[in-house]
Amino acid sequence: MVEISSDVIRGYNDTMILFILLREPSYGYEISKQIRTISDEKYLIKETTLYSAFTRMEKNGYIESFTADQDPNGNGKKRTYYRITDAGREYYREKCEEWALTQDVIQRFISR
Amino acid sequence: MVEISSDVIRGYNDTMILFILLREPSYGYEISKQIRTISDEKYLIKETTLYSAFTRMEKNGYIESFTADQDPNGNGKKRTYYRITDAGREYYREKCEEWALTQDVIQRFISR
DNA sequence: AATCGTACTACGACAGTCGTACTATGTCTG
DNA sequence: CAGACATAGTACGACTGTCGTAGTACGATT
Repeated sequence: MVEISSDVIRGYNDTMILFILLREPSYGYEISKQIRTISDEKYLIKETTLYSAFTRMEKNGYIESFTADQDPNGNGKKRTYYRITDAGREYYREKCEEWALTQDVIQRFISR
Repeated sequence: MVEISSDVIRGYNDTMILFILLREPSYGYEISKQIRTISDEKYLIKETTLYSAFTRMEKNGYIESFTADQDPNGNGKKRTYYRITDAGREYYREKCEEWALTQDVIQRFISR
């Protein structure tokens, strides 16, 4: 079984999170489940990686947090949601371009 | 100008080096030039990254070093050459498989 | 009563990469 | 003939994204 190494993915966890947030604001647990689903169970982001990505990206201005009720009927329990900013959208676009280049380059060193 | 970030490439410098060494033994400066050429000048490996990769990979048994004359006429000047080992070839194959998987997964989070 | 799912936070370790700097020799150029 | 440039490295510490471990809290399920 081949596993995705943390070295490769490094820097692209942010991209995955932003991809989810492009559609609508979301929160940790939900984002984690979506990444698992979208990747066909091939990639599970670690909790610590996820939450430290939130902190970093909010500091960098790529996302904004706000709290909202877990239950729409509002029983007091809150969750921290994140929404992507314009800077985040721009950063995401750059990462997509970078990915195209990187993919192209690394591919030249891969034999199958 | 989009640049390849060190985060993405992380872990794949080793793969590039091994790819070069699959053909024949080589040494630092030459490998560095080949990586630049093969990547169409799109990627330049840093000297420190290159040489620390040698140290690490030799420790892991993926490559072996030996010294040889710079000049075939042997004027005394020596260079450190590296040759790939069987373990190195196996590691390279694994990285290629890993790359296929990683590429597939990340691609799902990229829009263009 | 205990387990599981949800929803986090804290903290320190790890490791590949990078920046900076330094050494040394040979060759090319003005 | 001096200075720049190419070759061929070594040394060392900083950076940072990721990971391992651990702990908290609450509701629902069994």
